Amino acid sequence: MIRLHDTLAREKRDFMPADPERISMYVCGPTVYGRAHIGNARPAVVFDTLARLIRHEFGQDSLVYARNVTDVDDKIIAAAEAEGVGYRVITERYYQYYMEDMAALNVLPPNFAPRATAYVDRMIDMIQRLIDGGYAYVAEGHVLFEVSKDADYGVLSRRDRDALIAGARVEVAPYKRDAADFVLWKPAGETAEQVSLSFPSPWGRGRPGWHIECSAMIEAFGTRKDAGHVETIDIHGGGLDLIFPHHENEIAQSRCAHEGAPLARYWVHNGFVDMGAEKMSKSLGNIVTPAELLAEDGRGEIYRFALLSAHYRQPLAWTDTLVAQAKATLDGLYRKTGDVELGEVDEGVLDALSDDLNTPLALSRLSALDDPATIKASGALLGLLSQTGEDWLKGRSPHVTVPLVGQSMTAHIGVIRAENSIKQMIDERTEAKKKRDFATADRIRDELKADGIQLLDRADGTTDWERA
RNA sequence: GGCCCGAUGGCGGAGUGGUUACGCAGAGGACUGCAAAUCCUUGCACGCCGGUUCGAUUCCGGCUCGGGCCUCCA
Repeated sequence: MIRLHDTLAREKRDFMPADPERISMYVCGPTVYGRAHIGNARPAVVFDTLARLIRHEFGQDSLVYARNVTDVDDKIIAAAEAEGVGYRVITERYYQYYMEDMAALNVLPPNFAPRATAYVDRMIDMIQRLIDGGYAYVAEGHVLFEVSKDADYGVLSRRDRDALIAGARVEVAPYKRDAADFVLWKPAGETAEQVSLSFPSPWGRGRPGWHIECSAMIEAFGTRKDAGHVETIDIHGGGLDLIFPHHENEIAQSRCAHEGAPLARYWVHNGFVDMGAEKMSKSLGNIVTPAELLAEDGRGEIYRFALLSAHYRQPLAWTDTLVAQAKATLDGLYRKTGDVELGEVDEGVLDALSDDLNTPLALSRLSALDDPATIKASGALLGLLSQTGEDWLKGRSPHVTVPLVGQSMTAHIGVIRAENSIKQMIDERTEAKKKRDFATADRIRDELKADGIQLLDRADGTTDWERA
C-alpha cells in the first residue's frame, strides 16, 4: 500500500486510485523561457520516482503521467523580444534543453507532455463555460474568474479572501470586480511578439492566463484511455510555491466548470532546493543548473541522488558537500553492483518508498544491502545504478561527451586520458614494480592521480583504475 | 500582519515513549613496498524552558532561531 501526504488533507493518506488499471497523474512542468536550474529539477525527479513506484506496484501500463509544457507566457514574449527572435525559437530551444537535462538525471519522459499552445481551443471552451455558468466576467478585453462566486475558494492554501486582500502585494487592476479575481484570458498587446503569440477568441485576440492552461489540459489530454473529457485525476503534483495561487485557482476553475467535481484526489507538493540562506530562484539570480553540474561531472545520477537524499517535502540545501557525499555513496554502491543483472526489489526499500516516498530511508536501506542483484533492482526503482559498475567507476557516462550548448566541455575533455594510454602506463608501472623500482611506480601513480585516475592494486598483482 | 513548515552527532539524514538507523567524513587495525580500494573495530546527537509520564529526542504548551507562501516562481 502506497501512502501519500495530501496537501488538501494535510496528512498522509492511503493511495487508492479510482481505477488501478488507469491511474492519472499530472505535474506542472516547465515554462520554457530559460534554462532549468537544479531546483526546477526536483519536482521532475521526485514525480519520476513516484511514477516508477506506482508502475512497480500497479503494473507498467497502469499509470498515465502527464507533465505539461507552458509555452505561452509573458516571460517567453520578453525573451523573444530581447533576442529579436520569434517566440517559437525560445520555446523550442529551452524545451530541448529541459529534455536533455532531465534525461541526464534519469528522468523518464512522461506519457504525455502537452503544450499549452496546442490546447487553446479547449481553454477558450472552458472559459466560455465559466462565463455561462456565472463564474467569470469580461472586462476591458480580459476575462476574469470571480472568486466570490466560489464558496470553497481557498481550501488548498487555507486562506480566506479577506486575508488575501489584506496581504495583496500587487496593485489591483481597475477592471477587476474584486482584488482576488484572477485572469482567464488577457488581450494581446501592441508589440509584434505579443501579436504573434496570440489567438482569436470570442473576447478578441489574446492569450490564456496561466492557471486555465493546466485546468484545460487536464480536462482535455486524456488521462484515461477512452476519455476526451476528464474531470477528476488521481494525483496532481508540483512545487510548494504553486499551492497558491496556481493550484488554488486550478481547483476553482475546474470545480466550477465541472459542477463541483474535484480536480484531483491527491495533491502532492515538493519542497525547495535552497542555497543555504535562501531559496534558489531565477529572480534572485542564485541558480545552479544541471548543465553546469554536468560539465563538472557528467554522471547525472550524482545529482539525482543528491536530490533524493532529503525527503521530498523537506527543504534541501544544495552544497558542494552534498554533491561530494552523493558521489562517494554512489561509488560505493557501484563497487558492489558490478555488472549484475536486475534481481528482486528489496522489501525494505519498497516499504520506505511506499511510505510517502521516503527516499532518504530507502537510500539508507539500499546502502545496507549485500546482494548485488538486489541492490541493482532496488536502485532502479529510485532511478539509480543504471550503469555497470565499471562504466560508472571509469567515468564512461554517456553524458560526459555530450556537448552542452553554451557550455564549453573542452577543458574537461582535455584531461580525460584515453583508456589505452592509461593501460600503457599501468603496464609500465607493473614492470617497474617487478624490478622493485618503486620510485618509478609511484611517479606513474601520481601522474595518473593528477589527471583524476586512481589506481587500485589487486591482490593477484594486476592493477585496475577508477576515475575520481 | 495572515497562513504554513522545520530545528537530530563534523556533514547529509531517517526514526522511535524505554534496546545508541544508515551514508559520507574521522580514528585504530588487517591487507599493501607505500598508498588506494576492501574487510574489521570505533568516537560523536536529538534547539531552549516548562508540563504529562515510572521514563521524552519522541506527546502537550511556551520561547528562540531558520525557511516558505500571501496572485513572477519547482
